[in-house]
Amino acid sequence: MTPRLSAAPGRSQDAPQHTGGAEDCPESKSPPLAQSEAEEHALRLWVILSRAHAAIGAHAQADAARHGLTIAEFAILEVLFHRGPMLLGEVQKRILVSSGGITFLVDRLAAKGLVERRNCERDRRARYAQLTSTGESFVREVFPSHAAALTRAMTGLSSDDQRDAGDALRLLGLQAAATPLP
Amino acid sequence: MTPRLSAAPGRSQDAPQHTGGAEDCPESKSPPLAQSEAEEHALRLWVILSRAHAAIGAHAQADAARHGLTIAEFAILEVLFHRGPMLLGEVQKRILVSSGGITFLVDRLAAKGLVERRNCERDRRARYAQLTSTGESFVREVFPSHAAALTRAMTGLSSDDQRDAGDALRLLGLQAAATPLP
DNA sequence: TATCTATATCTCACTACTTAGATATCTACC
DNA sequence: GGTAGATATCTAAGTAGTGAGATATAGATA
Repeated sequence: MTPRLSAAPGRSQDAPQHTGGAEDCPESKSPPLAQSEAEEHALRLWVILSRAHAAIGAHAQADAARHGLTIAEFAILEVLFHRGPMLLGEVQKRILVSSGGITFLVDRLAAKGLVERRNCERDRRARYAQLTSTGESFVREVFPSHAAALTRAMTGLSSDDQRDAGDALRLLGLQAAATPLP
Repeated sequence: MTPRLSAAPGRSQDAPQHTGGAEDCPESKSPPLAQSEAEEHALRLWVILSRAHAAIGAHAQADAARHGLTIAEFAILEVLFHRGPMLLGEVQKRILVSSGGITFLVDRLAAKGLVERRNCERDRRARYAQLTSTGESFVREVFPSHAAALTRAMTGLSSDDQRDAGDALRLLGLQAAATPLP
């Protein structure tokens, strides 16, 4: 799913199997395009954030796939389970997909019999999504292993460090979302 | 770009425009599917990580799009600029796309005249990707504004806090990548 | 040498979305 | 009450990738 920037220092997670690399294709490594320390930290964090997200996401995806779901579908089921029926637009903002995307995803979950639409009496443009009883048992059945998979994927940090990292990332995300795009 | 799980507490970044929500569609909010504190922290971090990644990624994407590139293309240009010519497989692992993806992306960058393939003399299966001179000037021209955009997106944390968060996320990502998928 | 396995790249059908725009309805104000 | 503009969802077409498998080559072993 998910593309990301290149790393600056520290190759780490890939084993170079052709030790030697590019030396026999003699070309100039350009000098790093100058940055302030602030820019270096920001670029580094973007790379690391992307890799962490991809690495954790792979676990979430693998677990969702075991049940024939995408991460986005799984997220919808989970939010409906924990918060109850919800307007499509609310779900959309919560799981961060496009307006077309939420229609499409709810269609697919409805076809699987896990979710259904319900009209909203107050606003005839709007629809609620809600779990069917099948959907609810399904979540009850698969959620524990999903939580366990994510917990296992995150053993790189202690539970307390996860909380701290979460606090920082929350600020980061909120500010980024509030900053106008270029 | 990137789908993600639902949030548990704290709605924050979405303004509920239909204040009231689901009360008129009376259905049970299920009790939270029991978790240890470790699981709660892990699930919370996954949601926050996804949101932060999406929020920052939107800035990276908007900047790349100004130049007619995707984030993945931009990442390839950047890695080739900073590290010099590189085997396709090495680039692939670095920017985290599939093997088919790297072929496709390099094709597209080649069609734009920014990158070219070169045979590797030691291994005739392999190819190097390297920037053309056009590609190199291009990176030199657009990289500064890209770095600035990301730096601006990350003002939610001080530069030092970014470093700390980066250190934590690096551990998280490495451990997750080293953990076998279910 | 002959063979077996691992690796590097490529091909191509497919998927999970996104984007732009259409439609229906709502809210506010004249 | 009528009209203008904002919203909620849906539709259709398009896209950036993925995944499985094909091909060519390398390296190791008998």
